[in-house]
Amino acid sequence: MQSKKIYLLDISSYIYRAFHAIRGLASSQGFPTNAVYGVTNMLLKVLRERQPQYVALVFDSKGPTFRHELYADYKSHRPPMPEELAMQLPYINKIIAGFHWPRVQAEGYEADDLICTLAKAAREKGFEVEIISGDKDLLPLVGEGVVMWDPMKDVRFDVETVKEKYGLGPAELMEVKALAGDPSDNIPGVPGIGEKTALKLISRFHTVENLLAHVNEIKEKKLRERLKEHAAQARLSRKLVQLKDDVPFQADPEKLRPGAPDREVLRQLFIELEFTKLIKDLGFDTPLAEGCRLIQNEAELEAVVDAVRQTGRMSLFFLVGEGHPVMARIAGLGLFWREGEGAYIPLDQALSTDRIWQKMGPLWSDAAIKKIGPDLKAARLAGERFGQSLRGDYGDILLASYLLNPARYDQTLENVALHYLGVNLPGPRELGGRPMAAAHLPLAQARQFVGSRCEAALKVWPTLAAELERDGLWPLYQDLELPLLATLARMESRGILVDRLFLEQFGRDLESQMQRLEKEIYELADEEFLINSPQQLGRILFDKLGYAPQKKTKGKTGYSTDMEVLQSLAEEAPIAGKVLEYRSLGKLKATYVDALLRLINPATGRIHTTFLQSVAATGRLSSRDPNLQNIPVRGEMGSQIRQAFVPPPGWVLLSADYSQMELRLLAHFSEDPVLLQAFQEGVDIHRQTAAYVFNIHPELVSADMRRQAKVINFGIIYGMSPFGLAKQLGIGNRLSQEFIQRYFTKYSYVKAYLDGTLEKARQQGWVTTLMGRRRQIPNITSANRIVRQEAERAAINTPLQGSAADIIKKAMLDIEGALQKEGLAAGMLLQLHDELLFEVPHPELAATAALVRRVMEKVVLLKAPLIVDLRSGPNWGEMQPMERTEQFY
DNA sequence: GAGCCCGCGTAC
DNA sequence: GACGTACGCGGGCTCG
Repeated sequence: MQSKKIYLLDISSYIYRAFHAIRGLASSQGFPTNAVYGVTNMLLKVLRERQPQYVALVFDSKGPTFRHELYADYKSHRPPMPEELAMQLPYINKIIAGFHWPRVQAEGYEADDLICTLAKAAREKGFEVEIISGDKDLLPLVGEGVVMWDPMKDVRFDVETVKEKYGLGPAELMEVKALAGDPSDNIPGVPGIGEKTALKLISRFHTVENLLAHVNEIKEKKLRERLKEHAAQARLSRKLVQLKDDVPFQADPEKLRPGAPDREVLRQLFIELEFTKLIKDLGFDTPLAEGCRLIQNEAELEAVVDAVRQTGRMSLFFLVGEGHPVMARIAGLGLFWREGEGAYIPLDQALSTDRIWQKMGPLWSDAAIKKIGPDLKAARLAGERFGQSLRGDYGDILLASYLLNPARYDQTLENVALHYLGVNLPGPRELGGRPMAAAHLPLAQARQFVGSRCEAALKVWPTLAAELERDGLWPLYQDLELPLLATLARMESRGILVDRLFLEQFGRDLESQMQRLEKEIYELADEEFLINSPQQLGRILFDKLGYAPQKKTKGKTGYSTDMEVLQSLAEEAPIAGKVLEYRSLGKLKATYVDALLRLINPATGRIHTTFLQSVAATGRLSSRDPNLQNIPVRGEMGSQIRQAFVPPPGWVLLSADYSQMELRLLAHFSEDPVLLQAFQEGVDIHRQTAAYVFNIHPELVSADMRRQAKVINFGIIYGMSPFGLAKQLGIGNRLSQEFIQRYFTKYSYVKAYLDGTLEKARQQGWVTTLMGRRRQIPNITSANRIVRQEAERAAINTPLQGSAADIIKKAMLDIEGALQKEGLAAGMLLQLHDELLFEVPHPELAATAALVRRVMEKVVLLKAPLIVDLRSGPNWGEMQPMERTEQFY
């Protein structure tokens, strides 16, 4: 039978080690958590890898020890515990309490002595002993049946490995320490004898006492004299390092049995300390979805409807297959009405969808029933597939979490549940399916997948709502983002019409041009290779053809072959120009022709993008599958792609874009009189900036000067450095610095505003936008300059980019309202950050254009007026400016 | 073969 | 290291 094993854990030293080993870890509120984290991690590792049946967490004495009585200066050089560590001790104690492992401590003794005593007692009772420590001072205890393990470094010592490493038996290490002394414990040792000499002496004489008895056998005179002179000190040191194996305390190893860790206590602590990774690693069994019924007949469905009516609220989540909800297969619907009670309703299986919606429909449209979900835009769109419109107050989990802290993590229900509830949501993989393929899970697993999400959403909503309220974000949520959710759903659902035949023909044109270029490139390279592989292209250009590499790629893995490099190479290397052209055509075809064609709704010829409302850290929207916010606009080829986006017959496209919105916001926030005046007078802002930095009359500004000034104006918004500006303009550092200085001399309020923004960010840890949107900038105080400067640029840019986002979002709502009121049929199609695209019945163009401009320009009142430029046309690639026909102010 | 990262390129 | 915010492609690596 295997003998019993006891683990003696040197916890006090680990608290210090963890504190020093992990730097900079803190909660989002700035509370240091490095030591707690390290200790917790270590305990978990012991639990995982040893699953101890007997264990003791051994602590140092709180007060002085017997060694202080022997030697007053013992450990006297130790500084007091750092404040940042002391404040973590209560949490460490809570964590330890949560583990339910026995603690051992004795007044007047160090952990080392207790471990020594316990080890001896345990051996006598037939235990195997494993000391868990990283402290060399405990190595002397290693021996028959006693090993030592350091889980942090994962190093294990038995007698053999100690001998291998030190050339001495474990017990002799204590003698070495006594001779050599130890500054950290303030053990004096013998002056002039260091570890090397001590090792030599002990390997010959084995103990300090024996060495002193035979001191005359030492040949070196100096050493001999030293030993004689300091014999008393050597003996004292020997006493100090001696570990006590007879500490008088109740040390019955049989009683040191761990209890089961309290998962709920640990979970709550981990949530509070934001140890999301540990929660994840633990794989806590999710206490969710257990009360999720599988609905397979009408009676069950009726019971669900009744239950929801009783609580007046439901969380909901559709299991949707691949593709946009307007087209995708919808496998089922989950809902929860209270914690522990919910249902999963498979669609079109035992119950027909008709039957289901006959019963469910009234709940759906009942405005008195609160609707909660991770993504209510998706839920709305899915419901519409069955002719249902989702009414009632919305609690959108991801939107709320996004408003609270847009850049903390990817806004997924998984992350929110982990952060706020400390639970892991099972993914398709955990449920035995293929990753990303939840919609194909068998019923029982689909029930768990959907049910856990519904229950998590229902549980977490009250917390999110309270935090929105606490942070003053409720109006932004309620009056801007939630109504916008509905607007975006309508835009997505409407889709944008695409001229499939045109796009297909363009794809064939691109294909043939690429084939021609490909041949020419292969000839110049004298071999065939993958032009799209930067690696292979680098090899051809720089190794084979011998052109000079200009820069390495970021990861230093190879030569850079980006546009900048190829462009500068193009003069001497004809192949570079052709590669550039090939790449640009390839990009166009793969990303904007082939991908677009794949996403056309075959039933309608329209493309339905998904607008993401909780991704961009500044408050912007983003667009996906396809991304319709980065369709090319520059260049002949780019405009061809846009020509494929068309209105239906009898309609036209109308675009409305804000002119210089971010610069106007800069003027508004900074109240810079020069900038404000420019906008109030409607002058060309880039021309004006050029006149200032080049110090000439505005009418003498050349096209190139204006171009450079434009780069400067944008650079300010992005927080660009003089270096960046120099690089961008292809000028020297000194000159770029001079430009910036002249800029700030003229626009002096701008400088003050930017400095003020940074200062505020440092003070409060976040920046805000016009409508109170908030972005935390935790790295603004980072000690790492690179990291800090990146944070500073985000802090500069976010109020401008984010306020622009606020404004256009509100404009979208107002326009929808105004169109409705005026009885105009125009449909909003796309939002492109500072631009909106509509399809408009041709006869209504003038009225719609006037309305759109009026609403957009007066959506907020800024100190610099908002100006909207309108264009219309028969497709997105051939839009003509529309003259301004009315004055609204 | 799936999933992920890199290098690159498109938009505002 | 040096310009903010996104999405997505092809190549190529890792992992199973």
